[in-house]
Amino acid sequence: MARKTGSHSEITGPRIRAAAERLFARHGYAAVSMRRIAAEVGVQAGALYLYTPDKQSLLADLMRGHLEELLSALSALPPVEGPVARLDQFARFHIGYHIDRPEAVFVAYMELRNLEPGNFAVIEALRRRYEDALEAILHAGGQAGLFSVPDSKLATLALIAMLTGVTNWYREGGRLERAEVEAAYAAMVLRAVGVA
Amino acid sequence: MARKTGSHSEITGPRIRAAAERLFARHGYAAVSMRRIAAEVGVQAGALYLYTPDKQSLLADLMRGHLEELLSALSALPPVEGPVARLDQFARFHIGYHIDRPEAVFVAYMELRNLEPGNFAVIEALRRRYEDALEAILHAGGQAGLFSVPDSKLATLALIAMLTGVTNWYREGGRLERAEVEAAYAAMVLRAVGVA
DNA sequence: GGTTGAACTGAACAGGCGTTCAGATAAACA
DNA sequence: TGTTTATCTGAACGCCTGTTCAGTTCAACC
Repeated sequence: MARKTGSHSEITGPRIRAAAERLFARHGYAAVSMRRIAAEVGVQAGALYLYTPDKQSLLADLMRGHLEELLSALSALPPVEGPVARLDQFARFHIGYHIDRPEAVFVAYMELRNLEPGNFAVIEALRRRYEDALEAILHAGGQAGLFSVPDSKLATLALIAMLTGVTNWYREGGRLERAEVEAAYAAMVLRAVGVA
Repeated sequence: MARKTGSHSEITGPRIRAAAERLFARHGYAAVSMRRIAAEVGVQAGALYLYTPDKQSLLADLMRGHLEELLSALSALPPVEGPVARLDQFARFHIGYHIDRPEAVFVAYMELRNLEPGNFAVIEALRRRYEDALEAILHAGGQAGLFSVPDSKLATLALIAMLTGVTNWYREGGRLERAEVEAAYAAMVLRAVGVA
């Protein structure tokens, strides 16, 4: 038996990526077998290879896709005036975006060490572009005397680590509302760089 | 051939733990085989089982050991007066301690999902004790009107994420001195909670 | 109604996995 | 010097791994 009624490439492909993302996030890339991903989709392991050349590419494509969407969403933000407003906007954007995609974020931040060198370079470059966007805001605020940031690179990494940490504890329907979380983090970010 | 000259349990045991910690940090628990750990120590895989009942216990013991040392070092800090000084001390302690043990920290924060439920509960409880120490400081500072912390639990997790992130980029002999890094992070932590 | 071809199965491949254990080795003790 | 024993080897266990591929199925087209 093969090809059940109504099963198509346009359905199976995304389902494979979704299952892989969920399982990689939950158990880690190395701990998840191709057979387990296939079972989650309701397919035999061999069928996965119609959609990805190998397991490594499946991981790399997930991470690249996530980071490209992240960068695209960041650059689609409405323009705001001044470093303070831009930093506030960045913080709220980061929290909101990451809250909605905890599994994609988890994979993108935890599985770097499982990427082969070539893939690692690509992913790392995308990550760097995102960090640079924040660093540019911090640098501008520092130059304008609005922020107190002795080392903008260190501050960038510290703030991103703080913001990304939200995925470690936030759960939908939990004690705090989404907007409260965004506001709380944004406030801490602004104060951390010396905005009273 | 067995038992090379001068090889003893007191030497091999720690070497196994050190090799496992290094390899787990570098490649992840699931991606590291017992044979690879053994090869790193210069021993056959079977010999590892004289020192650990199984691979899972090796991981759990590493994590438990790290967290117990961390808590013990924290409680050995000299007492200081007031929430501001205590928070400054905590931030500097956390940075310094984590900078010196990047691999132990990496394992303790990244391999939680590879712990069996029983081990997970133990490790999570230790982690919670550490977080509670910070939250107590934040709460005291908030009550005294020294800190502006609307939600002390959120602030705790945000600050720990920020501080722990130092292990992602700091390298000995890099651009910044240890003391500079400690000071920069401590300053950001204090400002983040509203200390001018 | 017959043919095509995309989608999928199921079995197989070589190799690695965690773990066990009988036996070998050499340091320590009598 | 002979015996004991902690330490380690090397082979084996059953199972799982990523990947390949000949063959099967069925929706879509002629």
